[in-house]
Amino acid sequence: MSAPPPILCTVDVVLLTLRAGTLHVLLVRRDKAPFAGAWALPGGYIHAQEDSDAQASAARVLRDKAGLQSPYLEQLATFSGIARDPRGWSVAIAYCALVPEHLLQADALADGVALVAVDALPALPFDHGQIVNVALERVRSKSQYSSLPVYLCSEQFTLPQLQAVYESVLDEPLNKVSFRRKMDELGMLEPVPGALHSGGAHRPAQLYRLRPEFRRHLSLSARGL
Amino acid sequence: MSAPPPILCTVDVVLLTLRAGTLHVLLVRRDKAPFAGAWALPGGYIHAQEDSDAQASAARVLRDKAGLQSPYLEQLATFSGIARDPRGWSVAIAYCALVPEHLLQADALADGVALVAVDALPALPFDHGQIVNVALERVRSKSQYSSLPVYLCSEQFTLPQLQAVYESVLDEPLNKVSFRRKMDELGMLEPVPGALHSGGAHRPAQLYRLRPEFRRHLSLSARGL
DNA sequence: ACAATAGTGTCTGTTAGACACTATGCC
DNA sequence: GGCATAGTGTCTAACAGACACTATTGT
Repeated sequence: MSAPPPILCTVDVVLLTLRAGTLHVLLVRRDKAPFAGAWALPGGYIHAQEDSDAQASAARVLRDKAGLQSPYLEQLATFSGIARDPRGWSVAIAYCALVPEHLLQADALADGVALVAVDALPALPFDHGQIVNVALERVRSKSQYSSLPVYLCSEQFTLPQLQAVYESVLDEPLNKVSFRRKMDELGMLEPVPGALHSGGAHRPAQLYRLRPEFRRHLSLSARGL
Repeated sequence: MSAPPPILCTVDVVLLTLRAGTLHVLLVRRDKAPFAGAWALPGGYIHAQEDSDAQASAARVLRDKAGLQSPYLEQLATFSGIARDPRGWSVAIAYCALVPEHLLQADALADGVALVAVDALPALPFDHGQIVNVALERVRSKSQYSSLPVYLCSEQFTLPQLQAVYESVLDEPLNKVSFRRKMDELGMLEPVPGALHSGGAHRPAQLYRLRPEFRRHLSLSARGL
């Protein structure tokens, strides 16, 4: 009798960004079997010699395949079993990264890398379609009661811009007064002394940034919004 | 050069039950190294030949170590890395099970199995202490806006009993009127035609049970409680 | 009748959304 | 001054908690 084949240990990353008011997922073209040539989530084997844990594996995958370091990288869920990968019994620890669009302009759009709108995704190999759905569900759910969407903004932003980001993620309009009240209660933003002029020929809006103590962790609201 | 050692793939289960108004965790005494003799979460290697996925592994572990089939078994998170297990780089997919106390009376209290109150836990091997904390956090969080605690009740229960379960899990008193309003809005309970008499010499309370369509999934409330 | 708990009607403070208004820049 | 957007004051409806009351059993 031969030794049983080992279990394949991998990580997959759902990198989300906001482009033209729509969430987009980063996909890479697979250059190896199985599914060579297909678009799929960036992922790869855990390197036990190199990675201290699976989160480090996910960060490495993101660095190697998209050339970036995501400020937000959260474990999503783990997908496993005999059926999901033709190579054998596998474990895929899925991570979700949120990145502002401007970090993806030059680097990530190398050959074999693409941003695809989440409402126009092709069929994905493995169970990657399911993984993306879980990521969207999680991000939308967390956006209802936390400051998570600020990770999709650049370092400075106006309140109307931030509200638009929330509305894009949640896919529903928000009340302006309530939104600003909530942002005020969360206490995570501080105005920067300059004003934004944008393109419009209108009144400029105050720029805000995250207070230093909120750079590292989310801010949660008791009752949502 | 020799092949690198494989990554160890395991599952761990945090089984929670309510006993005397306090959440208890099921621990088993380890009979093998490392940490032989110590109390730890029930867990074990994934059996790629036997388990269709990690959830099946967790169900098998629960069956083998505690002799029961949990109606609620949810993936919690995955713990991984070089540091958490002295045997090497490991992946532990953690699951959370909720079980009503009466299912644990005879079977599970075999030798080498114990229920320990969560506020009196000993130091646990590996990162099991951290895993228990994540489980408690998740259960308490979900209990704030879902019907999750009904999994800790027997099949029929009175509203005062259910409220006591919620209060035990959340560790805070709840308003009676609001609680009953919410349960009514969730629409998941139906009265059964008999009344409960319990021990007390007082007015008996109406017994309720889950409506059939809510047996399989949680019921969520928009605004909590 | 009384004790003790089950269950309900209603009042009040809080919160979220609607609306209308003012403010401020560019043309 | 007009226009378009930023930002605010205030009214109202919905909701959650407090309180007080009624209901129903066993002793």
